[in-house]
Amino acid sequence: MGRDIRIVIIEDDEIIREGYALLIGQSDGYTVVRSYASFDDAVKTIGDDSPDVILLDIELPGTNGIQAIPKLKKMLPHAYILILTVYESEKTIFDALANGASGYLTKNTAPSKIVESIREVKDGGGPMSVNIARMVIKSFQRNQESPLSKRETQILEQIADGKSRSQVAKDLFIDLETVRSHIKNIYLKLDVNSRADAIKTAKENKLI
Amino acid sequence: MGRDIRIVIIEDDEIIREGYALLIGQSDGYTVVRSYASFDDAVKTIGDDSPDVILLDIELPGTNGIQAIPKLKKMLPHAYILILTVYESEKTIFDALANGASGYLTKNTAPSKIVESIREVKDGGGPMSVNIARMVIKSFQRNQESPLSKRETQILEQIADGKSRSQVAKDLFIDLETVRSHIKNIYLKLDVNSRADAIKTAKENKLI
DNA sequence: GATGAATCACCCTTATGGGGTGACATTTTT
DNA sequence: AAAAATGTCACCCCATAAGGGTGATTCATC
Repeated sequence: MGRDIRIVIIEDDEIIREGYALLIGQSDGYTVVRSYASFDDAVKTIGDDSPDVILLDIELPGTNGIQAIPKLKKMLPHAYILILTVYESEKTIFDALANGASGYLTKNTAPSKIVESIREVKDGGGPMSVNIARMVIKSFQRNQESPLSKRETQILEQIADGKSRSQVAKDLFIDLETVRSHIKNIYLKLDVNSRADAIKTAKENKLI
Repeated sequence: MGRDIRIVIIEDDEIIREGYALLIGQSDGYTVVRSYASFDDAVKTIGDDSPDVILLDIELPGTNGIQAIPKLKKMLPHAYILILTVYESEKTIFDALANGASGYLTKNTAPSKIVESIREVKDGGGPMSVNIARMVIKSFQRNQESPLSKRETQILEQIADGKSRSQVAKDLFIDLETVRSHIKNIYLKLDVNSRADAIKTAKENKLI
């Protein structure tokens, strides 16, 4: 076996912080190097902790968890960041993942699952709480009852990729006028009259 | 306790199919209603099976798993579809999820985890194999070393939303000429000379 | 004190976008 | 069998948008 997984905890609630430290520290193969009450607090010395995994809360005094992620990634490019929070809003979750978090757990997660997730993220996995995983998967899903036909959807996708009518026409081997015709129908169906509005409406309704 | 979870299996390899049926059928609270060797085979009678969860393979004779998903969703809107396959290519995974799959397991998944995932998907979760979850999370992550400045990224995002220069200018409360200037810099940095190419390059490199 | 970022200005030409209206053949649905 | 939708193309119109070139200013940050 290799050496212990080195863990740093950033969490403002002392009770929770110490609880996690104890829980994880007791587990075989895990070492809690240090724990901090905020990112602003951690920033000075976390570079010396060389953690493998950082357990990060979102609601923190000063720099919040979301803002902290890219800064931590810059300081410790090889550390995995695992979010541990009560926040379950879509925006928070997607912002955290976009910023570089490698996993997202809610605080009702069972202790054994937390410990397991630390190993999992270290091994290249992407641990998520059940409800988070559901939201993540849902974000991929298209609307099954689109008002647009397949061809219209395909053309709107290309429009959303920034292509001009003539580019779309070339790529689909159809006439420029045909593309125009499709776009007009798309506008009619979506009740819009510009590319920007069509893309906006389509994305809001998961048509593309 | 409620009634058993009703499961249908669609899998072309007989050994595997029977293996799953046996494994799941033995578990308390689970009933394997029926199993099929292909979607084309299932399509005639699956409507009568009223499954809660459909275990679906990707590589199938005739209609493949990806194509089958929307058809199954149309026939059985309330059934959850759980993919169980050896395929791990990004495109396959994202296509499956976009088409309406609620979970994605690879075939090396431990039997106990499969049984657990069926319950999880039924309870509104989004079960994924460890490596799948990692790919899904990675798809959200932005490139941390973007050549673009924050403002440039912001403007390129709006361009990718189909907005014209003047719309962007209005929305950001800056002059049309300033937007132009930013776009020119974006084109320079990305080495492109059109909106479409800028968006393409930016998406490929996860800059937006 | 140099570099990058963000702001704005004015030159130029061609391509693009959107509105309107209609036709015709092929699917799909009813 | 009839009706509806889909996919294809045509020609009218005009205002605006896109992209290339070049340069300047202010403000941070390093």
